[in-house]
Amino acid sequence: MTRKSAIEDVALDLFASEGFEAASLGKIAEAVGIRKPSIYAHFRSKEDLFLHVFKQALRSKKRMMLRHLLENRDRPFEETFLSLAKRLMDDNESDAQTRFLLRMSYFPPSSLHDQVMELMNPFFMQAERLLTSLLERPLHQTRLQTGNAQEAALAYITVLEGVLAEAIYTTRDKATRRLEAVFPIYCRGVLINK
Amino acid sequence: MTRKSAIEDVALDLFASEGFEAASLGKIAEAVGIRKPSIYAHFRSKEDLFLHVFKQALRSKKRMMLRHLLENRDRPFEETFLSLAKRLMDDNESDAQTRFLLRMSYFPPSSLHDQVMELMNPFFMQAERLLTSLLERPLHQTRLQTGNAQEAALAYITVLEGVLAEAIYTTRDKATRRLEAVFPIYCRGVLINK
DNA sequence: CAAAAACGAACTAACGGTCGTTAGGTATGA
DNA sequence: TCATACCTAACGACCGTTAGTTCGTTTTTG
Repeated sequence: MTRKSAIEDVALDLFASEGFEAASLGKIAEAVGIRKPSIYAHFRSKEDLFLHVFKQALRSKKRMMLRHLLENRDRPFEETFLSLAKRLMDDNESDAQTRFLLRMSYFPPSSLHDQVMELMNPFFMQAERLLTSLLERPLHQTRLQTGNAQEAALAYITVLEGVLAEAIYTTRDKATRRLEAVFPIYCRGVLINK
Repeated sequence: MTRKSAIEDVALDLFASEGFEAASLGKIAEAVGIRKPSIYAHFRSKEDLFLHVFKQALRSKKRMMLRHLLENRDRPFEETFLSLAKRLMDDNESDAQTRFLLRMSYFPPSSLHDQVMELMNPFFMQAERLLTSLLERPLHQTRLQTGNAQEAALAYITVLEGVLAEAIYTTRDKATRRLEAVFPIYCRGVLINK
């Protein structure tokens, strides 16, 4: 691993756990094992470092979700949705990248608010499109109550964020409790009666 | 309005829009129209000011939700739930108190993390109990699919937070879209088939 | 040897917070 | 009634610290 990517990793971690303002370049440098000015050999400013890390995290998360949906596209969509939610919840505990993205998309550094939003918007729109087109495949659409794939997709995203919100400010266990309460209700609301 | 409550109002606003670290006492004082040291005539420290504002906001929000549920307890619970969600969404645009609470319960200042959580936990537990006991009234319970009031309540909270999450980082319009997608699905998942 | 990377020192700006002082109101008491 | 004492709120000046950043120099490396 190069020095540069070591800086990025540490920065991601500290941004995720302490927020942009509280994660100082001094702390980042110390955790990497270099001095503060050395960071400027690789990044023009703190904001530059942040945007670099943010874009990278977004790209990686996009890839992960795309792969998950593609690999499971022939299984019943409830299973795919449930396993995706569980996976994101696990990641929120184990993977700083997910914590970072959730925190920074909710509350970006105020000076970078607009730039961050311009990156996040396409992400959400693509996620919605992706889920919708999955649900529109004949295999799945015929099992949908109203046949309205887009609303089912949007509702899933909403439920997912409600569960992840709980995962953020308490523990995975409590979030799991929520997931187990809400998911059967979601399925019953979306699937055709048997 | 007294000076002290003016300081609290401005602090709430800045904490909500910029976060704890970025909302400096200098900015707060300037917005009030006083000098920084004058704040210390009313509060012992920045953390003291924060906790003061936080407790006040929490109390006020608790009262609001309690009143809403009591006033509507004889109407169909779907209507009550929907209007409560809309009201909280509106508040998130117009009322800094709601934005403040959402932001600070997700990501409290790290030095106050434990104290904030000890205040938030009872709030959520009480909300869950309150919703559950509402749903357990015969009038409503007989209309529930599984009869499990607690899971229906928890699912509602989850859905609500998913909608509010969208309201935080985009606009009320987009959050409304989510609410309109997810709420019918929630109702169908929870109500007995007609 | 040249380019890249790292560093020590130091800069400016801003932070939260303290200190001594002042202005204005109020209660006291002879 | 007037002088006194007291209190609160506000303030200017300033403290120590830390932030992000720059610069000139040294070290490392290809």
